[in-house]
Amino acid sequence: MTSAAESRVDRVKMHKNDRRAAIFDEAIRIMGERGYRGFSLNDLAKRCGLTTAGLLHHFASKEGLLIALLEERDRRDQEVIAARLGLRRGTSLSREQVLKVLHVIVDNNATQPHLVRLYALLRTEALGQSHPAQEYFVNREDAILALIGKIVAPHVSDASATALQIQAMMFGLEVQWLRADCGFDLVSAWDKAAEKLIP
Amino acid sequence: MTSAAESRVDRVKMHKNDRRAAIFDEAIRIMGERGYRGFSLNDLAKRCGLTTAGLLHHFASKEGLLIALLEERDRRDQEVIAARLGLRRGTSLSREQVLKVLHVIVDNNATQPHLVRLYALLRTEALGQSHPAQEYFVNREDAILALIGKIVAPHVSDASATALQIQAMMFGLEVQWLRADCGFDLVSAWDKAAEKLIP
Amino acid sequence: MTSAAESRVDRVKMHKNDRRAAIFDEAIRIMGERGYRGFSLNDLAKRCGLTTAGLLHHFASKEGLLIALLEERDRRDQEVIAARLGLRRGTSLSREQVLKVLHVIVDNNATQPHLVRLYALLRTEALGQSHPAQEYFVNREDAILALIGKIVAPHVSDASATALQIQAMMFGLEVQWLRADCGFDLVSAWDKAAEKLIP
Amino acid sequence: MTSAAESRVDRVKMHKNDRRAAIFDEAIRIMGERGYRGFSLNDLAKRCGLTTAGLLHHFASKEGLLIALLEERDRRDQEVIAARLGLRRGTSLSREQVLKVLHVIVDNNATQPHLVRLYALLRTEALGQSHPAQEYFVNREDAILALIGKIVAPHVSDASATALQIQAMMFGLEVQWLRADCGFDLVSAWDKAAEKLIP
DNA sequence: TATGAATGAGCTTTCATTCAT
DNA sequence: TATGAATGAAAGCTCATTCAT
Repeated sequence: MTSAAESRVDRVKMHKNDRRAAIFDEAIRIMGERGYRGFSLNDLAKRCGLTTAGLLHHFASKEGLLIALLEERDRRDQEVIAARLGLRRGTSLSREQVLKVLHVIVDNNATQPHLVRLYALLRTEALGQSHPAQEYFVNREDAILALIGKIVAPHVSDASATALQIQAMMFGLEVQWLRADCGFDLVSAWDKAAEKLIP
Repeated sequence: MTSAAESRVDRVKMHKNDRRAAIFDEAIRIMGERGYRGFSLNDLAKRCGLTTAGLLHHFASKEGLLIALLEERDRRDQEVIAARLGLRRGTSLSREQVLKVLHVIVDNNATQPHLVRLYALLRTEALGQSHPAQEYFVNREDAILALIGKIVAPHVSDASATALQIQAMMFGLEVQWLRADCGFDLVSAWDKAAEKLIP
Repeated sequence: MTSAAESRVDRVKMHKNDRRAAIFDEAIRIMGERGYRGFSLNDLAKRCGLTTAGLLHHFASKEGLLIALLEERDRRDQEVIAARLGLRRGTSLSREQVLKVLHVIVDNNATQPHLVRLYALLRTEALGQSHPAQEYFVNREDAILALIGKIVAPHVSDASATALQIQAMMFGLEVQWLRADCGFDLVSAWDKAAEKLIP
Repeated sequence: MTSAAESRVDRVKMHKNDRRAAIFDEAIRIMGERGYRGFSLNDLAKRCGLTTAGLLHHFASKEGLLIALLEERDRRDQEVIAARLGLRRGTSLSREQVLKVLHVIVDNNATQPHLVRLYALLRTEALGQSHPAQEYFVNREDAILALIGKIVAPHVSDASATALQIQAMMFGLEVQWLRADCGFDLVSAWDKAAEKLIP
């Protein structure tokens, strides 16, 4: 009886973008904890305060949600990073500038462990061919690798090897940082490593 | 498998340990592709040529299978590595010996991408608290980190930082190697990096 | 259609009756392919270029749409057939006139396979008691049966048996014609059969 | 509380073939009433006294169940009919024998309205290309048509036209018989019609 | 050492419908 | 005349697991 009375219209109607943002927020948390496969639309919906069907009104499918989430994040992150360093395209960077760029990236990550966790999980999950984000990550990582290689080229003898090392170290440190529950200073750990990689 | 499939296969009765080994083999492949969460006992059973119930006769539960698999692998890997370097405990190692140890580890990994893939996946999945292998990996990685720290201590100024870098780099390179579908030489990539990390 | 699809189409505002007609057209196609139960308002809406809610603005419910569609068709078909034969009510028809009437009906059907398909499907679906058009078809077929009986009575010994045969044959041939993808001449097939049924 | 106590092990375990037969029985009833699309595994399971999952243990999917059911029925029906007429293959039949064959078929159908209803529904549903039994029915009806054509050839001028008429009439009468809730004698209605079609 | 029948809980997705705008 | 957000119910199917044989 009570439950019948209770269940009546709390039905909050939000506007498209607010709702999407709210959903993304929760999705990052859940998928960051359990990965794409371990995460369920039911859970997400519940945590967002709507039905599964309500959720699927905004994203056509679980896969669609994932892709939308990644694209949205990419857009935002690029803005942020571009803003934090007045990055002129075309010009080649000094060693200090290169270190600065990498520092900013890591520093930015250090402020959002949720996201770092999500990306760490997805990136590894997406190694498998059956994963819906496989292509996304292949492209993304290749692009990053190429970019690092370019800005690092003037300062090291083997640019592509160094680029690989940088990317590996960044990812490796982040994972360890997450496992340590953010128990050490990611940024300074990175800075120390960077000095070795780009001497 | 539903009886509807009606695939009247060989249905061999194997001896306990052979069966377990066969199951581990397939499990490594499947979990290495889809992670612990994305992997199903049904799939595994099918690929092993027995029923799900038959499978659960050998391992009490999905989680039990995972743990057993990890322990088994650990035992084997320690043997192998211990064998490949005449490692006297207690003595401190020269820089060359340290590099040799790490080289052997990576070299060993390079011969079994399936396993590397499995560990990469599980390690990242297990970042989440709800994962059954979380504890296992926390212990394992801490132990490794401590060990590396110890053998590296005589040769660098900040041993624990270097240990962290080594572990990060190893993992990072492995992941990239997997994503590149083993398309570059993991071992020499590692050797180059190691030179920088332990100067 | 989920907003995720984002197909910013023309979104035309049509006038009530045009819209209804357009909806009927598509509905006939879809229901003719998948039956009442296999057809969904979502599909229909998408194909009509409006939302499901928009669709339900014109017809209160799925069932309502079905009934409206059938009534509308009935009205139109009666007009057409009445027009094609100067049918004076009351007078009894000669054998040739009877054959002519039936011929015209079949001939008319042969020009609109979509509709024939729809009716074939619905008529059979509506055999089940739970079907919303059950009553409609019971009445309709009884009326037709009676009518055929009446006009055929002067020319055969057992009018009601012949009426049954005529109706059965018409329906049976239509179904076969549809299955053959209109691959034979329905009208001449009918004419041949009619000669046998009304000797 | 009570319901928790109630729900405990009534779990009846049946043997494969008994269970399959029981499932087929109920499936024929439900699908004969609501068609393939209108019928749900949940309903079926409930009526069979098991869970949906339990049901899917015997048939891999809804579609699989349908196909299995049709094949099973075909096998049984062919046995029955072959038994009821000592049909020697190869010999050509006299007109009376032909009428006998058709009579036996209809007579057999008249004893199992459930099945007739099921086939009527499916056959019409399967006109649409998206139906899982489409192929099945195309083959089946073509085979029957050819067979009728062959046995009828010695006795009529246009064998293939007559075959078409026979099949059309049979189906048409059956549908009308079902709509009349078996309210007239199908067999004698057929016999009367047959006399006209094979004069 | 294995199978075969069955389950309960959960999954993603679809559907018809409501209501405020 | 239509949309956009949201729902409750149900769908088909998968999963890990149990139990008797």
